[in-house]
Amino acid sequence: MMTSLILDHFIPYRLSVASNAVSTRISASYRKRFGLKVPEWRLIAILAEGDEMTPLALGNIARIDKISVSRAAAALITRGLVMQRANPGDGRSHLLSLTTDGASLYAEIAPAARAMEAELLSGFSARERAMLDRLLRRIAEAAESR
Amino acid sequence: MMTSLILDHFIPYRLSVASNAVSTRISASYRKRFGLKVPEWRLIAILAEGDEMTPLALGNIARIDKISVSRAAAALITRGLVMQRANPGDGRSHLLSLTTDGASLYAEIAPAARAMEAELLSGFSARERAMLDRLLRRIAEAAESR
DNA sequence: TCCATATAGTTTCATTTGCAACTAAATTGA
DNA sequence: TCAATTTAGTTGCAAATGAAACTATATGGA
Repeated sequence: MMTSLILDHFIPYRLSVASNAVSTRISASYRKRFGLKVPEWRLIAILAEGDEMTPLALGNIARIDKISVSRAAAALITRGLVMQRANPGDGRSHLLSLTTDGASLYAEIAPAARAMEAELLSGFSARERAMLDRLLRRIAEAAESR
Repeated sequence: MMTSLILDHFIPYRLSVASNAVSTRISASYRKRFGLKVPEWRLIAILAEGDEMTPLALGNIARIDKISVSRAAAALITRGLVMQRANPGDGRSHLLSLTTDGASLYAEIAPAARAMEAELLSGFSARERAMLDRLLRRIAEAAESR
């Protein structure tokens, strides 16, 4: 196919195209199979492996703004996948954690997510995967600084 | 900062974080300095270097769906940056091209875009840039196939 | 102490986006 | 040739997103 000379090697463009393609594919799968949106899946993944935590902490780790955290958490609580209790240290916030339902959903999704990633990266060597991971990390850092 | 063990090396997540960070930064700049949204900027870039073309062709090159192409083109026409004429080969579509105003805007934006990219990638060697470009291309291709 | 300011989280509202329906023209094939 | 189907592009409507205002609590001086 014809391409744009200028855009073609423009990294922000390449990044956007790659991210959209991957995200379209994967988020459709989360959605169809588990009824989860991406931010919801991220919260579950983080809560699954860690302790209970506040929406703020969750947002910092998941790189999701507080509005989206609030909405995702509300949806998960409604579905009975997440629960909250008062935060003894700060009356403005609360502590979120997975319910047993949430934990078992996670036990289902995690392998599916890994399988999707494996399929996506099937043509990549271990070195290439590690390289991609590192480069993405560095460019995100560069974009976030300043 | 603390991170999620599971998400942390999950490529779709890394990709999304990197793309969002870069896109937030760059699109804010397009917007503030030139009043352009990302799809508008892409159309201008493609039209600037090529011939007049249909919305369909433009969308294929820019990787933008036809609805967004339609809206972006309408906005650019309203601003007098793009013009259209009937497509002699197909009465359903039309041919889009830059006006002189559009071309001079492009002449301003292009160096700014290159400068932003250069700044973003200032910590990367030529090899690393090329590698990132290639890996992103391959992963997008993998995600789009099937 | 208590007022001013800052922070956590939610809600409201405006904008953006995306799907589905629509119009109009082109193509296919009986 | 002309009806049925497909394709290009636009529009209307509904869902998603983001900014700003708002509530409630916490913090940091005078």
